[in-house]
Amino acid sequence: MESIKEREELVMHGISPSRPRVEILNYLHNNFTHPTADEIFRDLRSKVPTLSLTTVYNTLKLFVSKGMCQSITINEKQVCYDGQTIEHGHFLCSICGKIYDIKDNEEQNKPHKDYMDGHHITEVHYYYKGVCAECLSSLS
Amino acid sequence: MESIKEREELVMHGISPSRPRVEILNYLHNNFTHPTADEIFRDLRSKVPTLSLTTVYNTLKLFVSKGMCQSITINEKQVCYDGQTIEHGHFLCSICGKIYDIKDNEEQNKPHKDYMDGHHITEVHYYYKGVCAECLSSLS
DNA sequence: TCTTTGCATTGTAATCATAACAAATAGCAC
DNA sequence: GTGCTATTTGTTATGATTACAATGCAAAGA
Repeated sequence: MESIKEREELVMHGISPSRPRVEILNYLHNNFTHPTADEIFRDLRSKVPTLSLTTVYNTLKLFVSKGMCQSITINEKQVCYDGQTIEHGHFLCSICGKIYDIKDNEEQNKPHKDYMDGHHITEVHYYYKGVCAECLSSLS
Repeated sequence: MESIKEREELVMHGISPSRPRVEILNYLHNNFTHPTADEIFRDLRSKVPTLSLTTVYNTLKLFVSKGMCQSITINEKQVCYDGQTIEHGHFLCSICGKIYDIKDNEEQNKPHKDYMDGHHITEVHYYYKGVCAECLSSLS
């Protein structure tokens, strides 16, 4: 795992590619589990023993401000992060708590507009709640 | 303000209409500002001096569980509440922080389905971020 | 190679929303 | 009025996130 791609992306966004930043970005690119800051911290500690939770928070905030990842606020408890920046929906299972990406092929299902009720819209978020396929099958 | 309507609604949902419950439900029915628990608490204290913040939290959680109001998790800091239970979107202004209701007349803009990717969907949420009409006009 | 300089990282302590809990209270049946 | 149960309350705990000050590090120049 050379993380060349991550180094390049950081530099392209005007961020110096320090070890923690490269590792966190790399983590986001390889994990689609919508992790919390704490999960990222715990998973990376073995690889980067000097890492601190504060750095994870700072780095994620930096990434969000540069548009390199997005924060997800479905969960009332913690903020989750998503390395995928392309607009897409999420699904939160109310039983297992997992968050899934929703690949909604039907474009007309997505709300999208520049202006609505006179407000200027820059971000569109949508998500669903319910019971995921996995939990459904284990219920029967 | 007799709050007869609120008493009836509470009873209909199998909840005994105590003073704090009636007042909080009444507040939600008359304020469309998407208040936090703390805002409700501060606003009602003058009217109900014995009210405690814990009661506000407990009551809101009870209302949500009965489908009498919904919680909104746009804001990363606090949960907001909305007395309108009909499905509708929200708009968060990134300048003033206000949350607006979105009356999206174009039905096809709303994502709606029972199943997607094998998951059973029970709730649909969507919201927008940007700059509200009011802040837009004060910018020029 | 040795400093200097500025940014990055770290650990700790603070903050703040929310929940847990136990004690006090109120409403109702008898 | 007494007792019972649900409700409310105040206090305390929890847990995510941030503030802050100190340390570390890497590039640039002497």
